[in-house]
Order: sequence, then C-alpha cells, then structure tokens
Amino acid sequence: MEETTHSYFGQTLITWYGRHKRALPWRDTENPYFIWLSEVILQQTRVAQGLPYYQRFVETYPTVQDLAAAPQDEVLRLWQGLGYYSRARNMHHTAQLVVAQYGGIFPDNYAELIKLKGVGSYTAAAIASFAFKEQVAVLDGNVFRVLARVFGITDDIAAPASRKVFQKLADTLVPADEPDTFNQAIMEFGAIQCIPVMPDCMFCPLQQTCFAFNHGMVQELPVKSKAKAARPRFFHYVVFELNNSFYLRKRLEGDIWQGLYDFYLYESDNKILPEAQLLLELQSAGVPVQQGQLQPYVKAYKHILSHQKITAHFYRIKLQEPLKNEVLKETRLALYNVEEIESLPKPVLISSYLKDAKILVSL
DNA sequence: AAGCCGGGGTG
DNA sequence: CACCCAGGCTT
Repeated sequence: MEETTHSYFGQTLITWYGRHKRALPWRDTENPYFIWLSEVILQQTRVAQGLPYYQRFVETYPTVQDLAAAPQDEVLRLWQGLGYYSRARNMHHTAQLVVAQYGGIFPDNYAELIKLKGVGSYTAAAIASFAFKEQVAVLDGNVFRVLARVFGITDDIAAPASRKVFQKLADTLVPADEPDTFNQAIMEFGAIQCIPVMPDCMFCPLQQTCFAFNHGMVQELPVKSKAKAARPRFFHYVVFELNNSFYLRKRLEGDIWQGLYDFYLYESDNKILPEAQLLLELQSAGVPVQQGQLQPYVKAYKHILSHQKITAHFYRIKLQEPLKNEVLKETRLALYNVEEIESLPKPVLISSYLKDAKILVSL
C-alpha cells in the first residue's frame, strides 16, 4: 500500500468536506477576479451576510475593468451595510491598479498577490490556492479554532506572535496535490462543525484524535484575550431641510465611515445635548437657528459597532432659505434631493433614520 | 504589539 | 449581553 501524501487530519477533513460542503457561487469558478471579490467581501463577514453582496457585485461589475471604471460613490453604495468600508475603497483601488499595471490580469502567486492593497496574508493565500493551486495554507478565524482544538494549541490567537505557531503547523498539513480543497475544507469545517460555541462533538469525524475533546477543553480552546470595551459616543445630527431636499456631507478619513455621507454632526461627551453650545456654534457659522427649534426625533438610536457604542439623536430643521456658501464651505454640506440621497452611500444608522422619518421610502 | 475599522447573527 | 465572523492597515 502506497503511503498517502495526506495526513489523517487532512484526509478526514477533505472527506468530510465532500459530504457537507455548501454550494457557494465562488466555488464554481477559478476566475481570480471573482475569487478575490468573494474573499474581500468575506473578510470578518459571515457567508450568509456576504452572499447577496457578492451576487450584486458580480452582476454589476462582471469584470475587473467594470469595477475599475466605476465611480467610488457607486462602489461604496453597493457595499453599503457591509461595514469596514476600507475594504471597498482598497478593492476599488486594486481593481484600477490591476487594470493599469497588470493589463487586467491578476498576479498568479502569493508573493505578488500580497502586495495588492487590501490583500493580506489570508486573502493572498486563499486566492493563490483556490485559483492557482499554490501550496500555501490559509489562516483565518476558523482555521485558528480548528487547529487550536484538534492539536491542543494554547497560544493566544489574538496575539500577532501566535500566528507563527499556527502557520507552521498549517503549512505541514496542507497537501501539495489539493491545497485548494484542503483550505476550503478546514474553513468549512470550522464554520459548520467545529463552531465557536457548543459544537456537536458527538457527531465529529475528528473526535477520537481531537485534543480538546479528549481533555475536556473544547470550551477553553482556542485561547483568545478579550477585546477592549466599546467606546461610548454621542452623536447629535442636525438635519437641515430645504424644499424637500436635505444637506449632507461626505465623511473624511480619521474616523468611522470614511467616504460615506451623513448630516451635520455635533458630538458631545454624554447623551445630553449641550443645546446652548450647539446653537452658538450654528449661529456663529451663520445658520439661522433659534432656541426651541432643536427638537429631537421621536427616538434615540443605539448603533453598536465592535469598537464603538453610538447613541444618536436627530434634529430636523426646515429652512426658509439655503445655507450660505460660507457655511457650506465651512461644513462641507451640500444639498441633495431624495433621489440623490437614495443613491449616496450612507451608514446604516443614517439609512435607518431616513426610513423611520419617511424621508426615504426604499432603503 | 496595539489600535482602529461595521454590522449582523447567535447563545 | 458577550462572542465572533473566509482580516487588513496604520502607528
């Protein structure tokens, strides 16, 4: 009997994968553009959440040339709701680079792929193995968890230094003849079988050899240091309205939602609006607002991000005349009708308010 | 090494 | 509420 090139671990996963894998559209292609698209969308994102976005991007931009030629606002609008918007900005930038510098052809190996903006070690390994069958192991949240449990690795997966330990192990496991299937298999196994909480170990093909199962440490592995508590923030949005149009502005870098559009924003240290201060600020900017005009919308909005806990109030003000050019320049606000607002990329928080306030019917 | 960047699903 | 998701970039 010839010795197989697969470890028991790898062969078991690949066999399991053959029986349990989900039918996902990016698995039916070897087109690196589609694979890259799917991998960027799926960064820190569940398959169920990313799937409709993938469909929309493939339909709207069938080729990397189509994506490269699109305006940034349009790309961000299509990305709206997925979060981590730098992914969309970097993806757009990389599409333009691939068209301009690579003749529209994606690089075909890990070393070149990882040079692309928005393509890190995980995504480079995924594209290189899926599209080009390069023998390189992917390391994502699923792989960390599966390896930590099966092999009993107690290094903190949140610590960058631990990556070396896992990468070294993973590299010894990925087979030369089907690195793509192995990588897909171990991630799918982590997503479906070896799930973070309460995995069904009674029904697991690796139960007998799993360190965590045999040592009663399934709940303890992987070891992961706790994230910092989310920072509380208090937003007060002034929604200036003029003849059924509204003033919005594009957000700059240095904070959340770069490149997306929202309203005039006043941020305070607590949930109480320092009304006098805001009035002063608006009046000194030349905005005709009087005391008593700042009435908050019916409800306060709680918008929970992984790193920030935002409480937002909206104050809608009907103007009788346009804001002065000086004010627009100072605040970077511009007037948009509802059709234009619909087409602008907006944070989910803003979209929710626009819908609740019946400013936008569709979302 | 640590901080920052979204939004949604799950127990 | 806590945890986590087919992570990457900047400092």
